[in-house]
Amino acid sequence: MTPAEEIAAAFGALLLRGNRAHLYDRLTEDVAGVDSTTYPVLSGLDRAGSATATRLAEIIGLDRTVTTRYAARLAELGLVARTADPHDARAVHLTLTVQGRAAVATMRAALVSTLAVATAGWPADELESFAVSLRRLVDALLPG
Amino acid sequence: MTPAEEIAAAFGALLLRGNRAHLYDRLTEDVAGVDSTTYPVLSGLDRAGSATATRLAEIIGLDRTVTTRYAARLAELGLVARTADPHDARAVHLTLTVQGRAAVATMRAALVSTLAVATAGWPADELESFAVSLRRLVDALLPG
DNA sequence: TATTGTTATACTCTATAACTATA
DNA sequence: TATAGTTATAGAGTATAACAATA
Repeated sequence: MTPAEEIAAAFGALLLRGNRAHLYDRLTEDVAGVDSTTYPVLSGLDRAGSATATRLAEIIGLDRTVTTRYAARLAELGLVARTADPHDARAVHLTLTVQGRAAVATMRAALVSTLAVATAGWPADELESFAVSLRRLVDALLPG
Repeated sequence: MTPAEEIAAAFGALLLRGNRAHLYDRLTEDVAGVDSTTYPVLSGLDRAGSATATRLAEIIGLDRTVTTRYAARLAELGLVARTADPHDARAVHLTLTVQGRAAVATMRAALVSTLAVATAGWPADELESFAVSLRRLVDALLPG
């Protein structure tokens, strides 16, 4: 088995619907009201800082209309704030509230801790070079 | 950014719906009738060799009923063969046809080639140790 | 005329419930 | 009574179409 074949098999397993759902469940189980569908909205908003629904939709690869609906759901939960654009009355800026930032932090920590457990016992230099390689591969693999 | 955080960010990007769909599209675009929903059935059958719908459903993490329907679709395409169990008249064994095996080979090759392109220029030893680490991480991360 | 946000609607994927045949 | 397969039905997630307001 060549390295590329080995990587292909691992990615194949990772992309299986059930496994993906399982990872997302572990990620979001500690934050009420957030699930695998709304998590990307929070996470994207955290990275973008602030964005309109249209812009955010591009970032997370979802349709505008879906992003609007999920953002509304998160606003009801108090995790996302909506503010008007002073220069463009059509636009609405979405931002994380303090609660929203805390929720993202909680979920990120859950994922990081899961990964830390899974890599416990790895030599530090192996872990570090793996992380760098993975980032490089994902960047090369994904559009944008 | 710690290695675990770096890995978390890369996995987060990989699991985004749009990116996952994009990878599956590249994988299946060369085989008519197969898409991101039926691919796991073919791939799972290729690994299992032969399996009943119930057993295959467990392997790929889908419901029995869905697996039955997708297998029926693939049987219509001539990619999957259905044979009766001589010892149990209730059971139906699913197997890949020659065409089915060819389809799996085509799709696997597409993924492997995508990965090979993305890792072109990597030192051979780095690539190899990355592949080993990734397999180890995915095994530790996923149930089963 | 084009764009932002939104709502109405329809389609796809998946699971639950219910049925038949066999064990 | 339990299990394999299947079909009918319902729910969740997402996209397309259509609308109002603003640019």
